[in-house]
Amino acid sequence: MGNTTKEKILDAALVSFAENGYKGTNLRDLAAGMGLSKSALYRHYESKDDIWNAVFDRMEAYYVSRFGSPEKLPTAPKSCEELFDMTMQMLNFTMHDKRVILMRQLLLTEQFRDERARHFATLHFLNGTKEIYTKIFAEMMDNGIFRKDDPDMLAFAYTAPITELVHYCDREPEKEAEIIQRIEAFVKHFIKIYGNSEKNHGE
Amino acid sequence: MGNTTKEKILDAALVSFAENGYKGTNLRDLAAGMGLSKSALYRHYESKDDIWNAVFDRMEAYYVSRFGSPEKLPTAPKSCEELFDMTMQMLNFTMHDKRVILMRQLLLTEQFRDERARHFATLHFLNGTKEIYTKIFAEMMDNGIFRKDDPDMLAFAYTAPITELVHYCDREPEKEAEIIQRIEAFVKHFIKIYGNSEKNHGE
DNA sequence: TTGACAAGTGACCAATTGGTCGCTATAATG
DNA sequence: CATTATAGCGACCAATTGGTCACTTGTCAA
Repeated sequence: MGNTTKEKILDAALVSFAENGYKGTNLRDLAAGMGLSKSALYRHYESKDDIWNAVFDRMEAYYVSRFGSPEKLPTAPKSCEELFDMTMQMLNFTMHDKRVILMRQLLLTEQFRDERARHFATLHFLNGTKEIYTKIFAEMMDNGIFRKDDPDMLAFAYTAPITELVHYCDREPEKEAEIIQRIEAFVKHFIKIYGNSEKNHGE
Repeated sequence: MGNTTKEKILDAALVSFAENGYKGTNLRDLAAGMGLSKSALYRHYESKDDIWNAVFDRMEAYYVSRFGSPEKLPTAPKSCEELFDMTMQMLNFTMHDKRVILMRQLLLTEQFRDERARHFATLHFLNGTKEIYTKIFAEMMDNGIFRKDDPDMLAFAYTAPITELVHYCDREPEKEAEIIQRIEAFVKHFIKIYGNSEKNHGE
């Protein structure tokens, strides 16, 4: 990703922090992995902690750049089919973008040891994702595509199970095919329950 | 919990592994915390790894003793109110039993670094919990209390969001009151959707 | 009483690890 | 061309940590 050494260090550090944890990350190996000596790191960062914070800053900036402002969010689908497609498309990104995968891994494994990780985990896993769909569902209800209900509750009921399966896939990536099927089945079931069959040609 | 030194070591080790991770766990401090010297640990276990495995063995045994056999499972509720009560009661245990909390924390933070943690996490967070409710919902459908649907799908749609909120509570226990409210609201909403209003006196 | 054994202690060891320092080489700058 | 800032290196340091060992103490059985 990054081209400067400073950026490359963050790339490598994200991988190592995610895979080995903060304590398990070894600056010698980290540097050696990119053909550097450990002391070279100290030209760019003050300490291990400094690298950790820089990784986090970059992570948060990345998150904001993708989901931060309302303009970045997808426009509400015009039909239930579009909702399905949109969901699977967002999921495809979420499940395969190396950086996002590592972010999740890092947040999960360090959430109890680092304050920033703790708060970011709640944002990323729970509230952030939910809010996106709250707006989408609210609009779809206004448009009569979705059954009238509490959009916030539906968004939660929709995103939480998907998030669980994404975590499952992070943990056991060899089961990806099966997991995607389960997500598709869940989304279809959800749409069958909450989609307005009058506007769509019934199930 | 345990009274023998061997058991006490496991109690302390579970706490330390959960809070500090495997790498972050220090045998000196672990021993000192229980008024022992580090070398005393080696009278009971061969190595740090040996302690880790013993903690895990005990965790799995504990899990099996609670959820392992069908007889241990709750009998299906006779009404939607009973389902609500049963769920909140199980939740009360899950959210407050110190050992179970530490187990979750351990599984979450070590799932990518240890094979046993990986598999046990999937069982504990996903399939195990879901299977319990699959049986319950199937029976409730047979009894006409619940709308006919795929019990496995409903169990997943029911347990996954609750599990997410339990994780949230592990992470930010100071928000427990709010989280319990959210769970109650979710369960009530779920019942409103899937409960059979003919058998119950409608909403 | 004696001998065996279980449980515990503190000193010690070797490996690892975050961090510092002085030195070098390259490239930009006056 | 001389100078200076930048980026890199390897040696070194002190602290930490898993693990070993010789030794002590108390208990129980023969």
